[in-house]
Amino acid sequence: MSSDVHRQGEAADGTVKPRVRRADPSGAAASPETGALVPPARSPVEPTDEASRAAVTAPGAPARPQTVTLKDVARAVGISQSAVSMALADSSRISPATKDAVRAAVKSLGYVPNSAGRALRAGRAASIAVVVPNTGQHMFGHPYFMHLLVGVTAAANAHDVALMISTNPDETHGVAAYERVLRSRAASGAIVASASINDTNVNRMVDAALPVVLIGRYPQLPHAVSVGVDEVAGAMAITLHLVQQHGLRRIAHISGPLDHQPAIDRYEGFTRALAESGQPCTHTLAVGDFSEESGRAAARQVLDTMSDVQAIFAANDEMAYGALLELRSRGLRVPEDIALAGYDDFGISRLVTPGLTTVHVPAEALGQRAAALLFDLVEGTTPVRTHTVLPAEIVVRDSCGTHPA
Amino acid sequence: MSSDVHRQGEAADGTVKPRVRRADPSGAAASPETGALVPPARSPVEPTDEASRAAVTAPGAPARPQTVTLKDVARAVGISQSAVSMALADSSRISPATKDAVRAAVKSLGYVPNSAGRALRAGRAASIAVVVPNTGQHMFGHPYFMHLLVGVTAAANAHDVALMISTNPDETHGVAAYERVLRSRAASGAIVASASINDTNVNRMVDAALPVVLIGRYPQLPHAVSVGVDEVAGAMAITLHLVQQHGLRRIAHISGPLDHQPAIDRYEGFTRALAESGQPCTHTLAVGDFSEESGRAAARQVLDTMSDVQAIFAANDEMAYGALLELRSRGLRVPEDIALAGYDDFGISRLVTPGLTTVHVPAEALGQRAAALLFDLVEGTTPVRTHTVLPAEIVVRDSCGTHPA
DNA sequence: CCTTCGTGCTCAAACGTTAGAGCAGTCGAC
DNA sequence: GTCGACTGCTCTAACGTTTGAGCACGAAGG
Repeated sequence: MSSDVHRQGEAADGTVKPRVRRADPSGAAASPETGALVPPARSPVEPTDEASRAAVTAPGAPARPQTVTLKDVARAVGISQSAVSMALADSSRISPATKDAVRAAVKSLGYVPNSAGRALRAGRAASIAVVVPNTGQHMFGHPYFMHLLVGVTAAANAHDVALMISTNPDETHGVAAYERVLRSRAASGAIVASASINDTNVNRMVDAALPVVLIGRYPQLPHAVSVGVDEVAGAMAITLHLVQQHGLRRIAHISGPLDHQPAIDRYEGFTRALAESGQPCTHTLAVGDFSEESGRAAARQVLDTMSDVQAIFAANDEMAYGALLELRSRGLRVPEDIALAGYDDFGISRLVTPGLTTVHVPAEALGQRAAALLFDLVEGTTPVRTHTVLPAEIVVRDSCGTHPA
Repeated sequence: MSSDVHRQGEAADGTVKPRVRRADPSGAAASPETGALVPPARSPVEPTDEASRAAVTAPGAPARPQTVTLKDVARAVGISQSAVSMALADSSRISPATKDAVRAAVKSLGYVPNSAGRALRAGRAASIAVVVPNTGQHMFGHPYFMHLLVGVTAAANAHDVALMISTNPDETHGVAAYERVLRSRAASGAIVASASINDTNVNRMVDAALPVVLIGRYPQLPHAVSVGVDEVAGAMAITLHLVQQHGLRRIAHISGPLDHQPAIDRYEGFTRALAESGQPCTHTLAVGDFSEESGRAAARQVLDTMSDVQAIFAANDEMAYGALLELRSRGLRVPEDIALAGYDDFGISRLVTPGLTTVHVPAEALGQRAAALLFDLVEGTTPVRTHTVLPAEIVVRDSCGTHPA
C-alpha cells in the first residue's frame, strides 16, 4: 500500500529528512505563516481555455456518469415526467396516492434534481456568491473573511442554497472573476466584501442590476443595499474608554489607509470622541496600511515625534501588535508606560500578551445578515431599509491599563 | 441619506451607546471571538422549502433580468446561433472573418455564456466544491480551512472554474449538504476536508463514483485519491529536536482524539522518535480534543501525574497554548522550567509569548495540490499516484528553549 | 459533364427541468 | 339529457448551450 505513496523531500534511503526553518526570534513581520507557500514540486495548474480543455476531454471521454432523472422516476411510477415534477412540487392537481408513489420511487431510485436543469428553467441558480474583489490573497486570507463566511454559510444552509466564493486572481483579471459569476447566472446574487472606497468594481457590481449586498459602509452608493458595523461608534467608545476610564490625554491614532472606509470611520470616531470627551486632549495621527509592519513603523514615527505619548489606538489589531513589538523593543511597558488599543478582535488581541483592548467586529453576524438581505433581494422582496448597521462592542483586556475601580 | 439608516442598539436620543464587554482577564478558554455571536435583532432566516418559496416569488415576479444569449449575438452578426457557438469554440469550420465578427458582437453586446445552459449540455458544471462534512462551525471556522481555501481558490481561478463551499449545517442534515452538491451535479467534483476516520460520510462520498480528493491521510481508503502532509515525520522531527538539540528526556505528549488520523499520526511520530532517538527517554500521554481548554486540562493531568516533566509536545498549537496558560498559572516558566512545542503554525504559535516551536502545516499548498488532482480526475486523466504526501517542516521559536549554538 | 471534395454555414436534437394548455373521464346541477 | 366544473393526469414548449448531420456552393479531377 505504501508503494504508491510518493513523499516529496524524501531522501534516497527512504528516511524522511524534514527541513528545519529557524524563525526570526524578534517575532517581527517576517511571519512564517503568511510567508510564501511551499512551492509544489509539480508546477501549478496552468490556465486552460475552454476550447483546449474540451479537446482534451473529448477523445477518451468516459460515458457521462449515470444519473437518475425525472424520466426514470416517471417510468418507474408509470406516469409522465411532468406529473412527477408536479408531484414533487406538491401540486394540488396530483392525487395523494400518486404523490406517495412518486416519493417512494424518488427515494428508492435516489433521484436528486439536476441543478443545471433547474437553474436553466428557472432563469437563476439556487446559489449565491461571496465575492472578494481586488484582492491578493493577503486580503482573502484574513480571519475576517473566515468569520464572514461562517455566517454566510449558516444562512445559505438554512435557505437551502449553495454558496460560491469568487476572488480575483490578480488585478488584471480584476473584473472577470466575480462579474462572470453573476453575468453567467452561476449565482443569483452576491455578497461583496470589498475594501477601497474607490473600488470601481463595486460600482460595476451594483450597476449590474443584479442582487448585490455590500458589506461595509458605502456612503457614495446610497442606493446599494449594505450591511455594516458602526465603526465610528466603536472607535469613539474605545477612545472614550481611554480618556474617561483611564484618564489618558495624549493619544496617538494609527490609522489604516484613508481611502478605506473603515479606516476613515475609525479615525473619525477617534477624533470625534476626543472632541466630545470634554477633556483637553492632544492627539496625533500616523497612517499605516493595516499590516503589522506598518503598525510598527507608525509606532516608531509616533514615538519619535510626539513627546510623552500616553496611549496608542491602532485601527486594527495587527497594527496594534506591530506597535506592541516596537514598544517592547524600546523597553516600554504596556500598559504601564503606554496604553494600547486595537480594533477587530479576531484572535490576535486575545493571544498577545498583554491582551489587547479592542473593538469586536461581528463578522459572522455581518455575514448572516448580508445573506438574509440578499435572499430578500433575490426573491424580489425589497428590503425595508437599504443600510443596516450593527452595533459595535468594545472588549476590554489588559493593554489599556488596569481596570479602575 | 441617514434617514433610512437603522442603527441597532441606538438609544432613543440618537446617541450610540456601545455595549462594553469585559474580557476574562485570565485569558482562559472563554474566548470572546469564539463566543456566541451577537444575536441579530431580526430572527435568523427561517428555512423555506422549495414549494413555498416558489409561491412567494410567483405573484410579483419581475420580468427575468434581460440577458444576452447566443441568439442575440447570432442575430447581430446575421448567422445562426450554432455558428456563433462554433465560432467561440474556435472551430475550424468557421471562417476567420465570421469569427472576428462574432467576437466583436460578443464584446459589444456583453455576451457571457450562461453557465446553467452550458452545464446542462455538458453534463457537468464548471465548478468544484470544497466540502467540510461533520462540522459544527467549530471546525469550519478554523484558520486551517481559510488557508486551504486560499490554495483551492488559486487553483480554481487558474483553471477558470468556480468554487462552491459546502458544509453541514448540523449532524441531522449530515448527508444532505454535500451529497446534494455532488449528486445534483452542481459541482463536477469535490475536495473533502474531513476529520474523523470513522466519518461514514467520507466513505459515502468516495463510493459515489464522483471525482473526490481527500485531504489528509486515509489508510482505510487505499483507492481514494488523497493529499496529505507527512504528519508522522513532522511529529518525529519536532520530538527529535527536543531530545537531541535540547537534551530533554522526560517528555509528555498531549494528543488529539485518537479516532482522528492526524492525532494518531502525530502520536506515532512522537513515540517513534523517542524509540529511535537512541536516548533513554520517559514519556507519558494525555488525550485532548484539539481545543485550548482540553490542552489546559491535559497539561494539568500531566503535571499532576508525571514528576519532573521537562517538555510537553502538544498535537496542535491551540492545546499547546492551553498548556502554556496552565504552566503560567502554576508559575512555571517556558522554556526555562518546561519546554513546549505545538503543531500547525497558523498564527497562534507566532503571536504567543514565548513563540511556540511548532510544525508548519502547509494548508495552502494542500489546497492547491488537491485542486490540481481534482481537475485531473474530473477530466478523466487518472493521476499517476493516488496518495500525495507533502513534507513536514518544523519551525523553531522560543518555547523549546534557547538555541544551543 | 459528372463526381468528389472541401468550405462555411444551417438545422435539429439533446441535456433536465417546469408550467401552461389540453384532454379524458366523472359528477353535480339544471 | 346537456352543460359546466372538477380531477388527474399528458403533451408540449421553453430555458441556453453544444454538436452531429445536412446542405448549398464552388473548385478540382476524371
